[in-house]
Amino acid sequence: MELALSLGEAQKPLFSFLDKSPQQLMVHAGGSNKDLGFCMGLGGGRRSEKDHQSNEDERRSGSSSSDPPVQLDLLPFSPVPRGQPPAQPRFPWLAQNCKYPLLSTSFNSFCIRALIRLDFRGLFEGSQDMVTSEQGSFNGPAKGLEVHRKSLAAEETEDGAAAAAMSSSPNSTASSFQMDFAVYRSGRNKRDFEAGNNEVETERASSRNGSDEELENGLGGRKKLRLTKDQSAFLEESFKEHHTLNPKQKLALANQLNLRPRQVEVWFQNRRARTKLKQTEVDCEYLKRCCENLTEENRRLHKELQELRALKTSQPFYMQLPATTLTMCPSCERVATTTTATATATATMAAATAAASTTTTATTSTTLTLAKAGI
DNA sequence: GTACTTCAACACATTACGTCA
DNA sequence: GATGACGTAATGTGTTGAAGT
Repeated sequence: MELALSLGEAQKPLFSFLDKSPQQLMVHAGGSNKDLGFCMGLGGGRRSEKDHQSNEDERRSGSSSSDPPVQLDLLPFSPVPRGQPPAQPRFPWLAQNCKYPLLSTSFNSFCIRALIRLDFRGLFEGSQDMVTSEQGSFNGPAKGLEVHRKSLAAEETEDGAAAAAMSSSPNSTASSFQMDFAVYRSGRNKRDFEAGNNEVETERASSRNGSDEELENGLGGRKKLRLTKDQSAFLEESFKEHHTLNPKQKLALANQLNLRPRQVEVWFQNRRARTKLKQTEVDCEYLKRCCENLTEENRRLHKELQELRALKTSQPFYMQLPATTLTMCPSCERVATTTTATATATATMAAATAAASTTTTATTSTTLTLAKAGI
């Protein structure tokens, strides 16, 4: 009797994630049957070393396109990044025509404390527009800030030299404001900002992304950009070529598509996530089918075992007939001698039992694995 | 050489917005 | 027009490896 249980080539991973440091689980048939096994693997899911390496290599090659960190010189004595000479204020509107009341007027502790507790994302979406709009001119505050400006208008007139006063008052709350300003700049990821991943200069390269639409959001949430078909198609094409981008590629794509580098980066991150999700679904389907097949096989073998047991009990004398049978081991190709039919039947039954228990174990393992995978 | 810190990039989970039925 | 489902851009957080100290 032959028993074959094949679930794929052992040397070839069953699933795509098996080529990434698989932790294989081998389920062997009972006894010494080494070539009967069910092989499953769970990958760590991290990116491949190759991918990472290539990325790192490109990074090391000095092609870091990360834009220089933006320094928010709200105060004359604000700290300057290491190794950089004290720069010109990057926000000329702060030092010159301080139209912006929140930054130029009295800045009394009340409004500072109130605003610090707000979500500054909307606020600095607006301020970003101010900085990077044409010729760096000041465009004006967002709507929400406009309201604030009006409420402070009277105070502004009374306290015209507020900015100067503020900056000359180191013990004022202005310093804490400065800190919070930095942290929530533009609603961008705090760590991106801290890491200097700033694209303010290219922020408004796309006219679609800036402008009044965004200002209309005021202090509210983020404005979600919908990529055009062409942009998506182009990104898809480059994703087919490589799933990760080095800084140069990112910048080139961003320029080509009139997007911010950060947007390109995010698109690739999300795209990778979608790809992985899809692959996981495929793998789950495959595992489900494996599980079903194993269950069916297990059922069949159990049935066969029962039939053999029934045969044994119904024909006890036949089994005791002396006979010599030559059998060849399929794996080692050695001839073995079995003296009685009983022995043959017993061996057959033992094999069937072992196989049945094997498939039971394999099925159980598969079920456990599927359960772990949340299926 | 080793321990520690910093940085950049990533995965992953989640949120929030735009679109469509 | 309101609403819920869905796709996806954007954000927040934790991890990792390389480089610097």
